[in-house]
Amino acid sequence: MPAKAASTATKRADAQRNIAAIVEAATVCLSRDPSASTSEIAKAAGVGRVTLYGHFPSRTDLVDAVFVHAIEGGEAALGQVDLSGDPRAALARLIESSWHLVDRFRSLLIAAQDALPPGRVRELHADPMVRVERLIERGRKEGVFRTDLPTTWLVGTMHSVMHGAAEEINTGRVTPDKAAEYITATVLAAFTAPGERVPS
Amino acid sequence: MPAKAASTATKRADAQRNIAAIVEAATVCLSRDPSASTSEIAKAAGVGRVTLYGHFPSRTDLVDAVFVHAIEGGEAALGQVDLSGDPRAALARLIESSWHLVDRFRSLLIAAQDALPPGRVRELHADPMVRVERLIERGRKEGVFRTDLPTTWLVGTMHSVMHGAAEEINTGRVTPDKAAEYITATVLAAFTAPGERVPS
DNA sequence: CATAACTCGAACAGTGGTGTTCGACAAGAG
DNA sequence: CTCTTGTCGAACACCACTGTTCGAGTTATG
Repeated sequence: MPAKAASTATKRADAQRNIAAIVEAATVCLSRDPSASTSEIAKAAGVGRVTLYGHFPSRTDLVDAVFVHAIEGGEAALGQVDLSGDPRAALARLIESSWHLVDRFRSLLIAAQDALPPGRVRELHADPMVRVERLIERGRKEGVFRTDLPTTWLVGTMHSVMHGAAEEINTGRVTPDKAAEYITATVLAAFTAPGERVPS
Repeated sequence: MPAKAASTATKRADAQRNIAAIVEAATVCLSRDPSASTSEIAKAAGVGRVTLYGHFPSRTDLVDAVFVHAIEGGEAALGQVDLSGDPRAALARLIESSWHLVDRFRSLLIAAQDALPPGRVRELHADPMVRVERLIERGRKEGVFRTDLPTTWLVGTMHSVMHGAAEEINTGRVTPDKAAEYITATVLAAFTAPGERVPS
């Protein structure tokens, strides 16, 4: 069981404050530059590099902790979304919320991908995935989403389109405010079964 | 004008052979590991590291050359594809061919992205992009592709879905032989205008 | 075959990161 | 108030990689 380097138990108050500051600073730094160094992060956290290593055995453990923290925050936000009612409307709502998270944590994901052991990223994505999967399954049962492709593929499609949108924004070809609308329109069409009409 | 390190003019025969071997080996190595070192590549090419640096001033120039070479090959393959007739059928054919290229050169793209100066990758992608763009434009004029989203967005969507498929294969959730079929089904639906029926 | 072009290994300098050690100092907990 | 816990900066060892230099050997080419 990796990470969990910062157990909050029996830690002095200032230590806990520093740990929080480090994780927060790391989130910012790694979002700007996925290969940000420990020096950079420590400086941004207003802390000595030694202190950082005092709390996180290695850079890898730090990145893991940061990623876990981000996922937890995201999960909390996604938990608020109302997934009942018309599956298409629910999906639109879910995309709206997910998109903001993807947009914010995109670079952090890259950092995680080349700092963490293979499979770890996917492992931590499991919970958010399930939420999407369940909604899609329900939509299929109710006959509004296509069933000629695997559910996992549809999940992946939504994922891909969102990350693609982030890329488009980076190059300035799409404005952030239009993104959610485009993604929704694209995914809803992509989820429509052959022979059926694409919803507007 | 960067790269073009290997001008074939007035080069000795064995030098040309070595340059070719290096580019080929680099393609393989960088496809396996986007951060492969020059030592690794030289060894794989059956050549001394010094020789490599004799032909390519820096690692960056080598990566550039490799990427250019790959793009040229891809362009040649894509040039063979028949883009006339029903835009949907033409798109399916184009996807089929593009997909193989994306699948093969996926990791190489990553290598290029973090070794080459920003914008260079996009610059070299311009030609392949135009091909897709023109087909989509034609499809829109003929009323089979949606016009409620920008053309560049649709191009990006196709791109995203293909790269997403590569990812799915890496994790073993999709078999390579099914991929093209899934991509085509997804993209054709995504390109359908609201209110219209998704083609089968 | 003679010469210019090329190759090669080893060794070097430089860079930029990681993780550790040391000793002095500060701050929270009991 | 005391003592454990934590902090800090500087310095260190280490590693992997890039790019260069040297001198001796090899190969195409005219």
